[in-house]
Amino acid sequence: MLLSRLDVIRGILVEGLCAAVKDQPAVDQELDLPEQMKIRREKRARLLDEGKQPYPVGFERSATIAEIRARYGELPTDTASGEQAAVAGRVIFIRNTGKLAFATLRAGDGTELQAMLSLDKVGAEALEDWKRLVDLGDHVGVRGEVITSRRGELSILADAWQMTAKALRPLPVAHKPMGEEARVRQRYVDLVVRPQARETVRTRATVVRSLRNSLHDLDYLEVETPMLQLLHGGAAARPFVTHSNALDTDLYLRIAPELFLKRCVVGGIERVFEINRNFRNEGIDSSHSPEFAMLEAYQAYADYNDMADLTRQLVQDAAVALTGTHVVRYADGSEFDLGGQWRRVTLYGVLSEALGSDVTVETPHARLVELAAKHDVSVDPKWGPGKLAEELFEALVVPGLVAPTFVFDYPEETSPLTRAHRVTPRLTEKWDLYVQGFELGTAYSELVDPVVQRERLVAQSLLAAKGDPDAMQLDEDYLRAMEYGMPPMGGMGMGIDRLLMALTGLGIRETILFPLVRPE
RNA sequence: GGGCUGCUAGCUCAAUGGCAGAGCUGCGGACUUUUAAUCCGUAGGUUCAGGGUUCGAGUCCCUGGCGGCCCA
Repeated sequence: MLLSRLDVIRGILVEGLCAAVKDQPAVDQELDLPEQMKIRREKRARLLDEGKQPYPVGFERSATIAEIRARYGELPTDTASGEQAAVAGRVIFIRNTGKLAFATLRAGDGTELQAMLSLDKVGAEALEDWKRLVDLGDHVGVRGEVITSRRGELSILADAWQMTAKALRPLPVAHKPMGEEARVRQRYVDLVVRPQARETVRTRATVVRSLRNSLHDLDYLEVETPMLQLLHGGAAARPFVTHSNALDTDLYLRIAPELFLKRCVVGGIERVFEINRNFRNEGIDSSHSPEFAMLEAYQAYADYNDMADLTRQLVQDAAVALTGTHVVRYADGSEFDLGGQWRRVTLYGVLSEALGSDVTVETPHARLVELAAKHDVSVDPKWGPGKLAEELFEALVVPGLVAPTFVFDYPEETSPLTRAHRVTPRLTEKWDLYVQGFELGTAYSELVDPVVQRERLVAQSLLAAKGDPDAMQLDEDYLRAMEYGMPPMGGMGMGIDRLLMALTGLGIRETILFPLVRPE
């Protein structure tokens, strides 16, 4: 009874306190922290009490760990180099003995160097401070002589050390993999702990740089076009909607840069590309992210055959940038050969093979429905024959397309921005590139006739009016641009995240540094 | 959208419906050549949340939350 009354009083006090300190948190929450976090906070406080900085403004380094390793990699076992150095890194591994302490420091580039603190070199006080105040995960700076230990480990034998940033949270156990969710939600920790995570960041940068270099070498100009758009178009996808207060109008996050890049070509930028983010308000799973990086490139006086050559070269150049050859290696150790010419098939050709029955763009809707039923592919009655053929293709053929394969010539019905096929009516000059069973890229001989384009877009906008959220809106300004004369051109698009997947075998959530996750 | 499955200590994971545990991490101690150091001692829990069944629930049932896998 008494207890509960005390609890009530305490509750009132706590409530009052909370209200009072709402704007200055942290301090009063310490009671609830796990032991290890409390201890680290205490060490931070102890540093301050002793007049030392837990977060000094800097640390004068004489060399990076990588430089020390490069210079003294060959230093024989148990040797003093004579060189004094000052290095900094994160403590990732610590071994303290009575009068000699070891720690492994890791720099941001992943290079590591052992620090040694011996009683006779660094002194009793500094050694005691080290053992008392340094935890796994802390950033420290160490000054001393570059030596090798008796076991041959390149080390810095400290004359002095200094905390450069005290870590208040313990690192996860380095030798057990973090759960996938923790890796994605706290990528910064993943990067600290897992070399592969850091490697993936570098790999991605290498690939993107390679794409830019290849395109620059081919005289393509890089541009940046709007992310915020008044109308949504350039692809069939559901957009995110946002709002401009200044214009008091809704805006769309772009689903594709296509229509703006083509405006560039109208204006005379005959080879143009953009590498940037697109946003699609659709499913989120291991192969789909709502925001994804995309390369699109357009070239005047090229067609979809030229774009196939370009795409293959871009991918092969990226492979060379990574491995020096056209063969890439996946994390599971398997190799994947992207070299040589790539298989080129037609949509209706491979579909006919898979169905065991000839189909063309002229095959009636009812016949396709019949074939779908025969092959256990469920269909939506709203789909036209073109869409139906594509769905059958995706279900029956795509999973088997492991080696890079260009699939040519799609039905007009599903490709409103594509030029009509030069030979076969009702087909368009479009290919999709498949690798490892997923779509890596696409290209068209672009539709440049403004009259035909208007008909197609009007049809799309009618679909949109009927409630198809994927359908494009009628973009009058784009049509106006076309009416000034759009040269014949080829255009291609390739997902950067997908390209990384193809080159590394990783899941999309590993190729994206900070993928969107549900709020915790 | 459907099916399956997971959520337990800072991290990775155990625990027939019957005392909630291990390894690493942490803390205290020993150790001047360690490499996931070793040795001795020790602490650490709202078992995702809420409800139900039961003498008794981490475990069984229901609802919800957050993941993962498979399918559409």
